[in-house]
Amino acid sequence: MSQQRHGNTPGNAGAVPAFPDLPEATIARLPEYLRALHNLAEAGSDTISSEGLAAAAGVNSAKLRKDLSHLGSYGTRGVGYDVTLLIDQIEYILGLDQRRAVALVGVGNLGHALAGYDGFASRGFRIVALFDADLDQVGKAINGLIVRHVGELRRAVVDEGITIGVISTPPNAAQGVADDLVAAGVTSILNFAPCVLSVPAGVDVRKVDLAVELQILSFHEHRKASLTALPGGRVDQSGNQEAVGS
Amino acid sequence: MSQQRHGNTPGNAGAVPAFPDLPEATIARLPEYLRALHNLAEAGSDTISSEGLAAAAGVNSAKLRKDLSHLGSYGTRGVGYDVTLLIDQIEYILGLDQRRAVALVGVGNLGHALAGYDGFASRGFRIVALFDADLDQVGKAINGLIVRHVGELRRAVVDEGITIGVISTPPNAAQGVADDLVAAGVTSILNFAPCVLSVPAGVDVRKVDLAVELQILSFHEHRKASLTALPGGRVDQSGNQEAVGS
DNA sequence: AGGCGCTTGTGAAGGCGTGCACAAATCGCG
DNA sequence: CGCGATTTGTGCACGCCTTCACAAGCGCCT
Ligand SMILES: NC(=O)c1ccc[n+]([C@@H]2O[C@H](COP(=O)([O-])OP(=O)(O)OC[C@H]3O[C@@H](n4cnc5c(N)ncnc54)[C@H](O)[C@@H]3O)[C@@H](O)[C@H]2O)c1
Ligand SMILES: NC(=O)c1ccc[n+]([C@@H]2O[C@H](COP(=O)([O-])OP(=O)(O)OC[C@H]3O[C@@H](n4cnc5c(N)ncnc54)[C@H](O)[C@@H]3O)[C@@H](O)[C@H]2O)c1
Repeated sequence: MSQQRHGNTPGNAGAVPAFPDLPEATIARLPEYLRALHNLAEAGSDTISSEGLAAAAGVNSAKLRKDLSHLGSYGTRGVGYDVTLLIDQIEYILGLDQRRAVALVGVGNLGHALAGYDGFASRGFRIVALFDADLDQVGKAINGLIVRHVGELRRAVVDEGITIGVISTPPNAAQGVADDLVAAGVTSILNFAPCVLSVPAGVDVRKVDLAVELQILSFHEHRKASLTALPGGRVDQSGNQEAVGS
Repeated sequence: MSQQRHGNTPGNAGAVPAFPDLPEATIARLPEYLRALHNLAEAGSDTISSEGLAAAAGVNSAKLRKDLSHLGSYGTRGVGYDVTLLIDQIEYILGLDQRRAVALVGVGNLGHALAGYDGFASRGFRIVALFDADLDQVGKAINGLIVRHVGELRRAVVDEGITIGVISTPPNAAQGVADDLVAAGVTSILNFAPCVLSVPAGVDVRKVDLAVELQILSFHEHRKASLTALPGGRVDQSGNQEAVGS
């Protein structure tokens, strides 16, 4: 609770010091820690040990401590980490203290599900604009938002301070949409279309390809099937997996 | 030039073809290569150089060559790779020569979109069964499939040879569903619920958390905002990219 | 046949990430 | 006030992954 000193809290919105140079692998895990911390906070925990938080996030405790150490020293030896303080710190680092405005392009099968998902709001994001090229879709309301035509994209991005764009169009339209988003000023793109996007330097793209995930699982199925002799072998995972203990 | 097993695995005994011991990072890229190869095949290419395929897949050419070298020598120096041969090889390694049966549990907002997606079929998968706990959903037809009650899960998994399960239920139900899937005999799970799953050894779990993807993008937004904007040329996409140069 | 240009396959080097193991720090208690 | 229990923060070693650079191999042209 009462803490000694912490350099740059969200409250300290003055001069941003040198941005901590976090390893990419650490950044990818921070959201998971954050989710676990929110669960703990709801459960009423004030503090949590690295061991406990690591278990909740499904990672090694040493890895977790090293990750958090990159943010600074926010733990107390012999006690653990202050849950709310850590939440604030991670949210600050992730830039979630300001709720980010997101535009979604392609309100089809998948886009519809994304637009109707209320789970983003609690994770720091607001989908503020929906776009589609299909005039039959334009004008429809989803979750209180009106689908607009892609032609209005640029103005909306500027007017509403949108920095993140989500692409859920067919792959052959994705590059064009990406170009439009970038031209409008978007500097981060989450792409659901199974294709490679080309963007200028300074623009970040992340891709989610569900078929790829299934194919990776398929590989492991194939591998497991070719090892019919099962002598109590242990199996590793790549992203997230856990072996049951007791 | 029919497919041949390459036998450089030491201590290999038995008639089962030796399964190559691929690096996990390589496995994660094979699906991307496969997609690029299918595009090339449709475009009429017979052969492709590592440089060309690398560009199509958004990776470094040296990395691609090393990845493919793990499968064996399927390229021809001075020429490149035979597109169809490579497709067959990668599909074999990924276990896609048999179309895998997939069960989807949780036919809500997201599950509905997944069930209605026809893109999985062309990537080696068949969604053969849909399940939900909500009796209002049970009995409905989606894309020609009837939604069944989760109680029928075990029998369906056995009867239809399902090895992969997709979880798109709310997070608080996900662990229970995972337990049911494992009990039924599923050995691979793709989890869309934002929570950590605990499964026995030998079961693979991959997690897709869309909010995490957005949060990672948010971090980079935050980082970019704390630096000076700088111009740059075009860059192509890769797994994890950040395109900022000085 | 021989040479030349092109491309693969790979050895080697460097960087990054992971996990162990332990010193340092803090708390509670007698 | 000191001591033991507990937990953080981190130095270090190791293994994986990436990238470079180049020899070996292949086809084509003369
Ligand atoms: N539905 C899924 O579960 C799923 C799963 C994995 C991947 N994907 C991928 O996600 C993307 C969307 O899938 P979907 O099933 O929603 O497809 P969809 O065809 O249902 O929807 C695509 C939408 O994009 C719109 N669109 C097309 N061109 C556009 C443009 N230039 N600008 C703006 N909007 C445009 C269309 O009007 C349509 O509404 C595809 O690339 C697909 O491969 C979908
Ligand atoms: N919709 C999205 O775009 C989106 C985005 C990111 C993450 N997610 C995650 O995906 C999951 C599903 O999201 P959603 O929006 O489709 O939710 P939803 O509430 O619309 O659908 C959940 C479905 O699961 C069913 N269900 C509940 N308990 C079940 C059980 N024990 N067994 C079988 N079925 C059960 C419900 O009846 C419902 O049909 C959630 O965990 C959500 O956090 C969704």
